[in-house]
Amino acid sequence: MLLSRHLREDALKTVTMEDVARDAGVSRALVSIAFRGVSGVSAATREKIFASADRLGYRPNRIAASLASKAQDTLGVMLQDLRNDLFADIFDGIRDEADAAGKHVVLTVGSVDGTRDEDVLDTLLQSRVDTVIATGLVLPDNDATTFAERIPVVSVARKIPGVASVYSDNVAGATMATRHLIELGHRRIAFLANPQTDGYLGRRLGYDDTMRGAGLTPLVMPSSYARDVAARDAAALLRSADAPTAVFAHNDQAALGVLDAAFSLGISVPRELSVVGYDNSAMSRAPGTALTTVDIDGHELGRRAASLALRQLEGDVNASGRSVVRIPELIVRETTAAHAS
Amino acid sequence: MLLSRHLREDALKTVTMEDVARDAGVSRALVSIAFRGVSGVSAATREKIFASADRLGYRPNRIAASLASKAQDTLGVMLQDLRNDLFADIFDGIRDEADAAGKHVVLTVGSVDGTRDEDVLDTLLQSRVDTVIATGLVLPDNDATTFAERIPVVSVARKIPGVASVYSDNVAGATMATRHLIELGHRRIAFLANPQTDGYLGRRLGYDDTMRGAGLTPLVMPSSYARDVAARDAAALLRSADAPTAVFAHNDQAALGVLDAAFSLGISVPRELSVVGYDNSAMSRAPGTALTTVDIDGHELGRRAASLALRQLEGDVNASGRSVVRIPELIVRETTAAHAS
DNA sequence: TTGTATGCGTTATCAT
DNA sequence: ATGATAACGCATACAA
Repeated sequence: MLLSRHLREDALKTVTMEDVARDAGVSRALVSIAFRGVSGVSAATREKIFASADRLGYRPNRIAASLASKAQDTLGVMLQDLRNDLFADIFDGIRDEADAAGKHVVLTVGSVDGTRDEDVLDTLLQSRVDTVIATGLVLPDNDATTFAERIPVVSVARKIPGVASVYSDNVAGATMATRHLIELGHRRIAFLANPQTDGYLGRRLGYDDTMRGAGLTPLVMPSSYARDVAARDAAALLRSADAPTAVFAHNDQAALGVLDAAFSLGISVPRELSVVGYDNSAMSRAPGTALTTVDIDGHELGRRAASLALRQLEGDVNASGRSVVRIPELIVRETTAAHAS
Repeated sequence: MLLSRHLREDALKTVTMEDVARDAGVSRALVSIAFRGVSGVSAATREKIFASADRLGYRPNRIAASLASKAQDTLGVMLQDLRNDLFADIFDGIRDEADAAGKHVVLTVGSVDGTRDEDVLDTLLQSRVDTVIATGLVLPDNDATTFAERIPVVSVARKIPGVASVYSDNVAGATMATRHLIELGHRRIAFLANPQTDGYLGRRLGYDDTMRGAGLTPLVMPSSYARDVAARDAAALLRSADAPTAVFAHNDQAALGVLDAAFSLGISVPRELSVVGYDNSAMSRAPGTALTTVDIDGHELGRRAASLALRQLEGDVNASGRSVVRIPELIVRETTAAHAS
């Protein structure tokens, strides 16, 4: 009992640079130099140091290092939601760049309704990350702008005035999607809308304008980012008196909800109903789903965002390069077909 | 130009406790006490301190705090994959418990092939988290056990000998699934297997034993956790000479891959092919998918894991309570039907 | 209640 | 190349 407790305490006692230095018979400074891989140690002592560190099981304390160092080497990343694989794509892109640049990543997760945005950003602030990459922020422009005054921020998938943003042209994408449905002969085309908060009005705008431009009446059904909620809302829409023959959803998650609703109601897609999503997420690409959607290339958005954040860290405050707009691409798959009128 | 640069530098200069103390006319210690919410400050000075902090825009430096403090208040979490929403469920469960206990969470992400496991765990070690909750670890038992000697670990969704584990009985779940198919009259039942690494043999075992117990021959197709890879492997299986009439996949992601393959090959589910998944992930629950699966209740697994990790932090090293096994439940939906022989 | 002083494990500057 | 030593921003034991 006494023995085992002793062993346990022994094993869990963290080894510090001091310990390594003592064991190797050198100063702490040399251990630090050796572990950072900078010049200033002879090959011989370096080996000696690594040997000691290895034997003692030393792991550098990143907390202490970042306190002592002025280096700007950690990116704070905020993902809106773990159930939308668009954010997985974006994260992969960020990680690719961060790894290549040797930067650390601190990851936090928000929520689809945005209620966690403030907390999560504050956590990043308290963790003293050097820059923040926020994907799918839901909070108002004002709050985001205020936050960006405290720390360099790159907003991904949403344009925020005055904040470096890497996004896809939502008006253009929504226009493509809507036009596609119109060209297929659809007239009653509904838009299953996301919460109409700051920064997410583009898709609705593109839809509205394209509908009006074609002499059609926009039919907007407010909904959410959550698939099950979208399914409920879509069901109500599809059961209504003059149900639409096509639904354009604000994102793939919601579009899948529309497919769920159609399935539940026995409505055949695309024969009786055409559905278009947005994001070209992994789920939309699945053969069994084959959702017609708008590709925004999440992976590339992530890469660009990280690269921009890195440039910001280097002190490149060139305002002209602060935003990246990408043109989305319509991906026609199996959920849209000509309307048989 | 000069002015703007000045402003910028000014705005980004981080405010410390020292600054707040000076502004409020008190000592650093009092500021610390006030911000930690412990007793030792008069209401009056506390207000004065908060006022100063507010005006200066002070945010506590968690890095410095955790260096100075001996408090055990941060959980390191590792999720295997961001594209499998089982891990989103588990994470939610962990977050619920962590929030309730006022603990911080440091999140890291691995990869389905396990190639990132070591790096990710090392990152957690270097970040000096006080305990690690690892979900869906892929590395060998030995490595996991070695790691657990350095820091308290709770393994979620995988049993690791000698390591606190919160998991679901995979043998039992696989037995239910296989028996379900047998009872539906299927005889040629294939198992689309996960990589047969340490800790993930239970589902295969349950399948094998149940098949043999019924006098049937196991048909195992090795595959991966990734949906698209599973789809490819399943397609090969379904195209073979005496293709199975039912496929039991090691998890929902893979099962969706099977559905993808069936769809691509024009095979009707469940009329011509029955499919069973595992996990009861959100995707499997979608009406349009309605996958028959085995529920392991990821959310609850996450809660239990966090709660166990918390107990470990409190020094409760009671070996008897170190593992939690839960009994899974078969959820019969629309992808399984009687085999018409 | 309030202030002083020391230490946490590093980095980095300055000697030697 | 190597070694003291002063920060880094905070927590905390202790004194006042």
